[in-house]
Amino acid sequence: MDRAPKTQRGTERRAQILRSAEKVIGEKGFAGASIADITRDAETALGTFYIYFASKEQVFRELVDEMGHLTRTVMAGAAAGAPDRLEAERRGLLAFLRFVAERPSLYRIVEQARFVDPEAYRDYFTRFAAAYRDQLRKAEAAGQISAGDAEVRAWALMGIAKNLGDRFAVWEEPRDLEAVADAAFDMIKRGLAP
Amino acid sequence: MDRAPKTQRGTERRAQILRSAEKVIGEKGFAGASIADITRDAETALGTFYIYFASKEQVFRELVDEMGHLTRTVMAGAAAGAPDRLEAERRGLLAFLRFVAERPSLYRIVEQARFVDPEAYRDYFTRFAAAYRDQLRKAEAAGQISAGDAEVRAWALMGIAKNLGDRFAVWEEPRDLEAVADAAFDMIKRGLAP
DNA sequence: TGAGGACCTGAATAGGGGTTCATGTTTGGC
DNA sequence: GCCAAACATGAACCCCTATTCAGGTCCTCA
Repeated sequence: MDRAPKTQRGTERRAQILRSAEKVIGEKGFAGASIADITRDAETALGTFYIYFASKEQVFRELVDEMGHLTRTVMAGAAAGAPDRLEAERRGLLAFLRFVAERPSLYRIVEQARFVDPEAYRDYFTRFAAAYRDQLRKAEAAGQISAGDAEVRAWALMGIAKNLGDRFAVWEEPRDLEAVADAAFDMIKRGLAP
Repeated sequence: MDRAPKTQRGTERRAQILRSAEKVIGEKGFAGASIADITRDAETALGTFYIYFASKEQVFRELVDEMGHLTRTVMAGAAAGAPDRLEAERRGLLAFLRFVAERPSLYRIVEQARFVDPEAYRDYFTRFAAAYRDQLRKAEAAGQISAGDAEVRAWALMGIAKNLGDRFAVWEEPRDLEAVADAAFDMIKRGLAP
């Protein structure tokens, strides 16, 4: 891309605008956030935005991608040392809730992609679901969980994580995320147990 | 409201515009749908919209409310004859998936409320969750399901329904909804069984 | 049948915001 | 120190659309 920064200064400015975009779009929504809002938050001039990003859509897409990378990293890290799939589920769920609580804006941005960039939204979740499904099939083959439709299960489990994230990590009235994850996992564990 | 129609003709026109709003906002999103798009679809003049609705937000809110009423009706009807909570879960899930497949626009509109009208969105799901939680507590007291955090379980189960609805009822590649509901219910049943 | 309320119309109003660009300013290498 | 490339600026351009309104048409009821 010919808009990539070529100096240290440019790199920092770009990052600064990206962070403000995350914050402002997360708070006010894609449609409600103007470029002026973003550059105001980033304490830079309006036109500077277009030095680093081709359009409002592009910065949005970049944020969705960032959320994808971060979530994959977080989930992989959480599941890394787990002895089996069920324990990986528990750790992954808790890690997801904590991540969402830390970066609510990124979470909200992904949810907006459903309308702003439907293709990106679909790709995002389809990619997760495919990996998830494969994990479940492996676990099933290893006898760690009962037999079942791995595709449906993957989407069901993702739905649990998403909705609990919404309610207990993004909305106010925050609860102890560990307690939430444990309560949900209790149900999941028995639902999947061999 | 002083915009309520007072004749048969007015009632019909209003309903016509409401249906077009559901269709167009569902397809193009709240921000992407213009009043002109809606009235064009309804085959009426632009200004007619404002005879029956005070603003774009108001028609949106009305659609969210409608989805609430319909969903409650559908779920209540589905669970009506169920012998116990688990069977009610299975029937409710299937009924929800079928309803979403029939009225994808209404489903998409509710999801947009997260950004268009956050308060309505919160109220919508909080109301469902409270009722759901109470059902689970009753079932727990009756020994129909195991003990557990009813609040978390309610949100987890709603998450399953939402995400499966998204994937298997709203997106393309439709699958047999009964098979999807059965596969998910198999996990839920064992997750909640006493 | 005709008066008045209900309803319909679409051009005009009013305002917002994405994007561009001409004009500076800063930086890094020589 | 000097210059070319990078970067910064914000007013201006241009398009879009929510909402209004003045001038009609339709329908009911007396």
